[in-house]
Amino acid sequence: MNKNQSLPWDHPRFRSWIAVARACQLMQQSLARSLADLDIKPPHLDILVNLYRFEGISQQELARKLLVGRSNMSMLLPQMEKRGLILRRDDERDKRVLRLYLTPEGRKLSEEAMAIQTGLIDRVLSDEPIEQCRATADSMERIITVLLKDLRDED
Amino acid sequence: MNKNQSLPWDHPRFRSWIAVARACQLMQQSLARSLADLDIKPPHLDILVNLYRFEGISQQELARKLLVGRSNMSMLLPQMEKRGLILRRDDERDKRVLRLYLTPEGRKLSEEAMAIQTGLIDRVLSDEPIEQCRATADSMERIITVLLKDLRDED
DNA sequence: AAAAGAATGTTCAATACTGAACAATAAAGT
DNA sequence: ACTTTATTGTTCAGTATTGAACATTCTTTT
Repeated sequence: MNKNQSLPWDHPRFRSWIAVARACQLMQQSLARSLADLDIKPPHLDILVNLYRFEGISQQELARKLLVGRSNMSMLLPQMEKRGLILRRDDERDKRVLRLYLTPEGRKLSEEAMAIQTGLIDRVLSDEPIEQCRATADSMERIITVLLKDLRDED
Repeated sequence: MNKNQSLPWDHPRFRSWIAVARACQLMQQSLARSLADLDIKPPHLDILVNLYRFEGISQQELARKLLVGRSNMSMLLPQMEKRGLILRRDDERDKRVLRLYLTPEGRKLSEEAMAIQTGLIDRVLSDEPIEQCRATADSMERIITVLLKDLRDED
């Protein structure tokens, strides 16, 4: 196809994205190590953070926010419930849905975990100018919009 | 801990990183769908790209580049070898290591897969100014450096 | 040389995630 | 009212990924 023309690594957007992906992967691994102290993993943190912010959310909504399958939530949430971190209560109006809440213990753990995460992010991004962070965030949010639109169009 | 002080979402670097992570996750999913036509998944693409670029690399080196465990390579590579995409040949000087090469078919598939990936990246990032991409890449590369240094310090 | 230590690749059990099939419930169409 | 269609959560089989234990080979130390 192409032997000496347009190899990906000469392509600025490609190089850029590869760096993004690599940084993400490393950050995820680093986060996983840091969270080990609290005996949770990144997926649990994601759940906790979202319940912290959106109390009473349903499993379905949570799965959508986290970009994972419903079945995933069906595996993780009962675990966390047994551990006393969250509560799943039937919705009165719609008997299909389970609404999710943090227990006091879950809330406390959330705060500790978020402190760890923000600590890590702060440390790793400390050399990046705030303006650059903001610009990157804007950029990423536009990209997210495009990709989410793609997702919807496929159904 | 903190009820009304310094919630993560008020924190610019935190917001920025969350957006990065989310964009990555979506991009990964989108890439996975696009690659389905070629009957490969993102991990296979990562392998192919690295063999394309660094012919004769060892499994260990490959695993390090991809930030995965050696055992992962031990699972995936024999699969790809059976499929006729790669070759694993004993190193003459060091009988422990296996050196990896693309077959012609693997090379062809690599090029097709890279075309798909660059196409996706191009399409999704098309609205981002090239300068922004460059700045983000620089930023991410600095972050990668920090995180890799962390990794080494832990051993 | 011999022994101790380190590196490479493999295996295996444990864990995670997914999509498809399913049961229960709700909403829409007739 | 009745049937059809959609939605929610669960289960399950298939696949992925990991880390630890292991065998082999190389390197360093003694």
